[in-house]
Amino acid sequence: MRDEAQISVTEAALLGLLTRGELSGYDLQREAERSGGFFWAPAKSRIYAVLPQLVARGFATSREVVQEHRPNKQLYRITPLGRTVLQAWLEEPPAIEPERNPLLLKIYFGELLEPTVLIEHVRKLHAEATELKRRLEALEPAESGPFGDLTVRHGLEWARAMIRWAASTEKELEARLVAPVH
Amino acid sequence: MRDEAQISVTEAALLGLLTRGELSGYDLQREAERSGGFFWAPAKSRIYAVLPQLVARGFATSREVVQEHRPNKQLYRITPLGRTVLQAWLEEPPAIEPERNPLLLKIYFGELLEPTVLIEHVRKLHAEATELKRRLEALEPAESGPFGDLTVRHGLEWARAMIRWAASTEKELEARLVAPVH
DNA sequence: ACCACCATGTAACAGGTTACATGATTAA
DNA sequence: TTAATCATGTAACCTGTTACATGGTGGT
Repeated sequence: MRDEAQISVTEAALLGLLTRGELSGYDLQREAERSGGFFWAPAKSRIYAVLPQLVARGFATSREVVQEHRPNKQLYRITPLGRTVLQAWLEEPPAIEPERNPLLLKIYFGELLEPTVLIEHVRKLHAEATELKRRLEALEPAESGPFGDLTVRHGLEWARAMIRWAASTEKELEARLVAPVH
Repeated sequence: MRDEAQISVTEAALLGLLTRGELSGYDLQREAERSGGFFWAPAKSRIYAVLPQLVARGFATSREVVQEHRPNKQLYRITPLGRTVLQAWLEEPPAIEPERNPLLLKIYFGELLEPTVLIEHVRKLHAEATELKRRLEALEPAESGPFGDLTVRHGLEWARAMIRWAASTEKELEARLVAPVH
């Protein structure tokens, strides 16, 4: 495995989905949004840009399917070489990136903002975490594949943690509203 | 406030730090790494690229300070216009981006990996979350500024959630190791 | 003798986004 | 008749990274 076998997260994700069958760019986007959408969701223009590169590098093949009442489409299939590079990517220790979180920045500079605006911001996270929790709890266990349940649980832990933090932070900020810190 | 007053997260962070005093690129990087490093940490090359742009757009001014036993430096100061655009950025509802998490992708495609490798991956998150928790707990409350404590608590909630998830996931994967799912 | 700190930057590249463009089919 | 689905792509732009380059000062 040489240097040119390095693949990006997006490429890994596409190759991963392709291990499950022959798919078009359109399929891949739908599938990505459905299943992995919680932790990975590239723009469709990116998908269409990446797919031909995968073919050029020998990680996938494509064939055109002529359709009658639909636009024609390209179906992509993963190659043995594609499986090898995917395997290598999956085995690499995962990069755990520190959160790059604009909300935290806004809070960190909280002294520059009206406290009520700050509370609004926190409430927004609260709402989105609650919504995520709701959606994840609504998923059928089978819907997420054999290992998908583990990723769903990850999302649930995250959502619960954010809800806890938001609730306590809202309270704290409301308290400071009444009795400001000097 | 027109269109050209749009600023990026990095620009907002730099302007935010500049509200606390006149600083050089070097200072800004140190400061960013220390305080905000948990949720925002741009490369120094980015900082040095952004600062002259802030000046060009009228959000900051710079002056050269000639030094004797050190290289000369540029000190940057935020302008009233800079404060205005920063204010506007801070007031915008924060973008809550879905996690883009390579680890979850590796787990999602777990069927393609040796379970032991998967467990290794989870253990890595476990270790990093534990380390983050340790570091955050070691911080003096005053060390993080008037609102920094809220961001520290955010990090702690995150770390605890990840530790919980990792522990349960490791157990689950070890169980599947003994009695694999068909 | 060596390393860390101070201080600023350039060059090459990677990876991603939004908006625009096209156009038929089918269900409400 | 209106909207969603199927289907693929281009163009312009933004944001960011790593590696390289330079060189004096001060502590162990």
